Amino acid sequence: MAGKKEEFENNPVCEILCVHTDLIESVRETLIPGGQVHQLAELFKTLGDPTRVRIMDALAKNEFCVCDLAELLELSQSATSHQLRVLRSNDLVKYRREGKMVYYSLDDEHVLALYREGLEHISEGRG
Amino acid sequence: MAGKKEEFENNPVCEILCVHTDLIESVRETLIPGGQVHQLAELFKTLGDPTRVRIMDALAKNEFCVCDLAELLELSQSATSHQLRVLRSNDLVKYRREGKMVYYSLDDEHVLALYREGLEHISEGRG
DNA sequence: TGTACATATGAACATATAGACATATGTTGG
DNA sequence: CCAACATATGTCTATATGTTCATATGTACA
Repeated sequence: MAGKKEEFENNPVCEILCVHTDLIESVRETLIPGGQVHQLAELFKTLGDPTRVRIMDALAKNEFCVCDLAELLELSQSATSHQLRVLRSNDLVKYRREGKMVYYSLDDEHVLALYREGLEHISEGRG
Repeated sequence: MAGKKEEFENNPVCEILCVHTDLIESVRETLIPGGQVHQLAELFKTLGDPTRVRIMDALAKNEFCVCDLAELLELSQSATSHQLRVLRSNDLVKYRREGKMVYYSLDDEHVLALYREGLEHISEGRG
């Protein structure tokens, strides 16, 4: 029952047998580092919530203060602020203070491009 | 204590007072429908997991069978297959069968563009 | 047909998170 | 300083989800 796969190299024991070792080794060098994996996942996860998508959609069209966003999207003030905080932490939106009010907008053109790229994907999926 | 905000229209009672009604009404017409909101959130949410990001990253560089992916990313076969299923359901990857093996790759150029757009965002944030 | 391998799926558990509620912070005007 | 308003934040709970373990499906070959 043992010592059956020794016809390969003395690799660390691996249950899987179909591995294309050379390909794996060469691609392994090009994989993005763990830190970037985490950042990238956080970025997409941030966009991966219906409420935040709606906020992004609104901000893609105009700058808004918190209470306008809440009214427009029929959200509570708390929920709106919480989600804006998440978007802010991930550099998806920026804000400027004007008196008591705080106005939010998309952080830059790049964020807008990312959002629209997503929109295109789901649109073409319909054809 | 009551009937204080009747100087506005007889809108449904709203605790918020700072609303820019005209702006909201005009933007409201342009908001994306609920179905698209859901689809878009699902798309981004799918990309919003470290394991799936790593799979996307690998597939952005080469086609892989399941066990190669598992080996390359040091994941269990089950976890790999589960995540590939999620990616497949959201049209982010496609697959082809060859004998016992199933080879996965990115669904199209558009998916790759979306992934790279995300990469650029986190890269520029470093500057 | 039966065995071995590659992949897929089902169930269960631990963790993460969106929103409600209450409250704190920050700003303006008196 | 105090009151009123706009926004932010802490806590809690219900829900969603990633992984593991066990098992099922599918394919090739003897």
